[in-house]
Amino acid sequence: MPAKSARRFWLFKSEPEVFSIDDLARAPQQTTFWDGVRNYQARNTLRDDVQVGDGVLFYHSNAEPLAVVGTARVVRAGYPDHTAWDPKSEHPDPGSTPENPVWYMVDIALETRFESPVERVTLARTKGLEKMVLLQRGSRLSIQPVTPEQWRTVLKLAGVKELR
DNA sequence: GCCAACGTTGGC
DNA sequence: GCCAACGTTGGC
Repeated sequence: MPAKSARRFWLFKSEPEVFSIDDLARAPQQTTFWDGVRNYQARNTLRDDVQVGDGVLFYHSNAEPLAVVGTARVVRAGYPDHTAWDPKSEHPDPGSTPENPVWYMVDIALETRFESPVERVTLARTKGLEKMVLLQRGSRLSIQPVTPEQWRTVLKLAGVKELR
């Protein structure tokens, strides 16, 4: 039996025009499946690394302002993204089937919606966040690892008390 | 297996 | 709207 692994932290990007933190707040049980990831590196993270209980920074990309707008908690670990074999979905992929799923997703539940979003420009000038994947030049990864220190720093910037 | 062309992401 | 960075595709 493997030892219970420590809680990990992630950053999920979403374009608010497509799915915003307000959409998550309005969803049943404030929970959603995180579908539509069509990048292999991000897929591997969702399939292999993201575990129930992990913390998620919810980031608005292609938006004004660019910002971390809240946190969510993983409530279901990686499982096949069934929207891939739905031709009517936003991200169909005929290469993925129920028998041989290619793409994966997780379920997340809203934890905290920041009263004031932590803007990207703030992150960029905050000491200790230099190594954030988000801030690396050319970074396009939509599912990114966040260190415990980075997690704490962002929550502090948001004025949120430490979450368990 | 290489790599040029092309498409997408996403900040600016 | 621009375009740099990156991922994918497909000819060879």
